[in-house]
Amino acid sequence: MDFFQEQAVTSSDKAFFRLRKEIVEGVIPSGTKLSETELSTKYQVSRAVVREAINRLEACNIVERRANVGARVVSLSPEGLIELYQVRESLEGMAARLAALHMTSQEIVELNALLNSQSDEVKNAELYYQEAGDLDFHYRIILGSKNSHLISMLVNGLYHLVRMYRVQLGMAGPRVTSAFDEHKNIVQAISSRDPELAEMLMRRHITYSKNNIEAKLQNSL
Amino acid sequence: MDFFQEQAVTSSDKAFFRLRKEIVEGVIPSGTKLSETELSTKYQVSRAVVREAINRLEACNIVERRANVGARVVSLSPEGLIELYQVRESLEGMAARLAALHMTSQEIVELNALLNSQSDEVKNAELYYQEAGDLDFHYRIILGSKNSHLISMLVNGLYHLVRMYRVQLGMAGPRVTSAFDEHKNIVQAISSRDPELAEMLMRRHITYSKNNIEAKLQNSL
DNA sequence: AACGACAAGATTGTCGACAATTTAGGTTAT
DNA sequence: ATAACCTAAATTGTCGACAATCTTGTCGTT
Repeated sequence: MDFFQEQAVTSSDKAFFRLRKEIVEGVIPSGTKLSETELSTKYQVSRAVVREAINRLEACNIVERRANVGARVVSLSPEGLIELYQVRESLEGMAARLAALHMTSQEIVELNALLNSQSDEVKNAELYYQEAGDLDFHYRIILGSKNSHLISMLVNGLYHLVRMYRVQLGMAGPRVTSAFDEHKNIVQAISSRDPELAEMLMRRHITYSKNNIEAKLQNSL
Repeated sequence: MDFFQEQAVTSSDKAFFRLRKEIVEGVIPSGTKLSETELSTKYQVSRAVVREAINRLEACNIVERRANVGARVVSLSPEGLIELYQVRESLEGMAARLAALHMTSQEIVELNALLNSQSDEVKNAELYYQEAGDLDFHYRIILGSKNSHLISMLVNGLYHLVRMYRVQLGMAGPRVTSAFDEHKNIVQAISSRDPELAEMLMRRHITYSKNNIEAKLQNSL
């Protein structure tokens, strides 16, 4: 499930991961006030580590904090989703461009293999693809960019927000097969070492994806 | 100088701003180990606030931290610069695109006014333009995107790193007049409400800028 | 001489307590 | 009845001390 597993070494790490998980999965609903003392008793750790965890969540844009007042879980909105996907389009487009330049042929072979394995699943209508498979695909391209800033912003920052929107809107829609074809074309562009095309296709792909999730948002709000 | 002045309310804020300033301006050189106890005595605050400041700097990618070991100021390298400008190209390109869509006509008028005032300065060879004027221009377009994620990533994150490269390489080169013309064209595209063109011109502008600073880097290393 | 184990020192991570600020409630005056 | 002010409770911000981990230098073994 979690491809690049970040392992918790310190106590703050554990609190951070747990808190992030609970927020992304909606156990702690959007808009909730995060009380430091409350969380410290709940997690059985000192307030300092909870505080540090909340600070990190703030850096991810998962919570908003006001000095001397406290932190709240961000609230989801159509505008927020649109802004998020605009940034995604920009960054992942660049990631695809760079991946076309910097991925090793070995990595490209593996990316094709991933796509083929997913092809079977799509045919068999196992909708496993939608969640994990899509993530895996995008994740590999992001890593393929070999740009540490890009990787950090997307993997540590945006993707958890994206997941938060997806999970809390109960995404499991169609768009499986069409998205698969889009993935195929992107991989082809990367295989041909065509940065411009790869970027353009990735940007389109994310725009489509945005429109799809946006429609759901309209319904569920 | 600092257009949008972030005001320090808490003690950690002050430590954060001060530390960031000293790092960006090279008072604390790249690669330096940041000792929490040392800084806490130097700044006359508790270790907790220094710790929080360092955490925030880590979120900005200004320092790198390893658990149980400590934090170091990032070291500047040609590769790091290239990666930074790739992200800048991506994000500011999108910012220009969105600015063409979302800036108010009032804001566009003011942007033109800024450009005209800088035009005089360029003619008079006041090289004030290079630093503050360039920043001001880019800053307004970023804000004009009206995308909070974009704004936060660029203003709170990348720009301090960009300044760090500029300051520590003693940027004051030519490229004043050519950059000015590029700015003019970008504003024109925004005035015409042409998102595609605005994005493309901004991306080019940043690419040129990258090549310029990159050349200096080769010389000074 | 090189390598590994061990111990001392220093640094980071965590904790509970105190200080400062905000919020909520109630009282009073217009 | 409304608004302003004040008081008390709760929450966040800051501090110094203790615990855990890493680093460094020394010693002993091969």
